[in-house]
Amino acid sequence: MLDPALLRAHLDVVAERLATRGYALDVAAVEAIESERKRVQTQTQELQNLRNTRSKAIGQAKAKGEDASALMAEVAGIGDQLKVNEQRLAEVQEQLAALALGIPNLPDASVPQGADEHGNVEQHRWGTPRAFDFEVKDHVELGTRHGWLDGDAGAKLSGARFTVLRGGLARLHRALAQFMLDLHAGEHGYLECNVPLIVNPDSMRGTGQLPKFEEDLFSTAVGEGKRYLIPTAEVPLTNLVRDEIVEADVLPMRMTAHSLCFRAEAGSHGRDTRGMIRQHQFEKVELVSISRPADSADEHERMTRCAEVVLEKLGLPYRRMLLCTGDMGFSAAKTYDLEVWLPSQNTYREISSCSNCTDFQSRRMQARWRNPETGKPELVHTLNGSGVAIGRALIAVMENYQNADGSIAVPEALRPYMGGVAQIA
RNA sequence: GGAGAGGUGGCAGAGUGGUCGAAUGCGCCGGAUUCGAAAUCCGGUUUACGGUUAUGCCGUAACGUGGGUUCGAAUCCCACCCUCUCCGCCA
Repeated sequence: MLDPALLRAHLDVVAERLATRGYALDVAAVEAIESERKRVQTQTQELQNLRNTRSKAIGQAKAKGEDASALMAEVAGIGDQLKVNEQRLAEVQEQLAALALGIPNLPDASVPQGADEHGNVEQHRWGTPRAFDFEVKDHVELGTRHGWLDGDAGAKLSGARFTVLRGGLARLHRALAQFMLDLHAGEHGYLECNVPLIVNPDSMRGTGQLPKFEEDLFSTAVGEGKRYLIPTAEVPLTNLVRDEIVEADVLPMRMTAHSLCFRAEAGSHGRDTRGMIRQHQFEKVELVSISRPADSADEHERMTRCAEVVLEKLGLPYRRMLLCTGDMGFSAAKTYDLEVWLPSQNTYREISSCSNCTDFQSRRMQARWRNPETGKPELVHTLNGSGVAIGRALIAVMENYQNADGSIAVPEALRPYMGGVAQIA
């Protein structure tokens, strides 16, 4: 959510900046509803004030044993008028909130303008794509060996966009998760967490999935009210500070979690249908950082580096992209994507996304820290990044480490997690 | 799922219809005392929103959440959520 004060005072500037990311803000609608809010709220508060002072006078009169009937007649009509006003005020504020919750974050000044992914800017590359002296297979083909990767089984059990992993490949998948978690918790200073995969609507609203993107989520109706399967561990990790005021000395709060992620992939029909690139259920090691506002830009660089180290230790060539205004997610002010080299596609594909959400999520969540300089609670900044997607890392390892016979070499970094084996065959 | 107890400020904990945003204690901040400290004493110490002649002032709201009764609700009524104890079930 954007700062309502900013929205009020500099509506035109806000609209202009939102336009760069392809969002058309209805300025007239905001102005109309805002002036109505102001009128109704002021009037309501005056009525409340009147009622309060009169009621207090009645109490005082009665305490002294005086007759209060004249005073009581005076307040008689206020209740009904107040009820009408309060109802109207609730309506207007609801409209305003609905509008505010649907507005994306403002892009950071350092973000290049662009309409879509073609406007993204490459920052740097690491590693050299391997030269193969045989015809490379893609991960689907490699996965047919020993039934390692079985899309048909996934379809039978659950439907499209589910897969079953078996044997050495299933173990390699597990090894990747353990490796990443150990790296971030052990060397990068993130606190290892294990979090719920099902969360309530408040949590989804806090990180920005609701109310706008409900169709992307799986939900459950078991128990009281609707709850949602998390699309990323960013949701539970970030919401840990929802409605909290944390002390300055706990910042930055760096947290990591390995989790399952569930995405309906609505609107992605026909994209990446082959193999396990785009699944309804996948795993990811997530990085979340809660920081002081002044530190969030540095923290963003650091977090992205932590994700890059994963790929470097795995020996996977990648490049870092700075996303342009038109390609960023709803909550992000600035995003780096890491793209890993996939030999079968002869291109780089997204494997990590690291975003600085500034105060956009924290305002929704009322997540604050106590600033020692002012002594007051102020909004924190929230950041999240994949460190990295495990399914896609598995694909990248399969394709980049494949041998001519279809066996797959195990990257050095993963061997301790594979009982020392050097390849899966 | 059943029975019981309970949810009040950073924490503990009073308050069963009126001057209660809320006693008291602890903690924290400032000051006095002291060579310094402890002890003691004095003062201060929630948040959100709105208005404003803005490092201030005024108003409104908030005692788990949402409704209701009332001129007036932390207090009475209803529903729900959560926590704890015991039982059941379960990994």
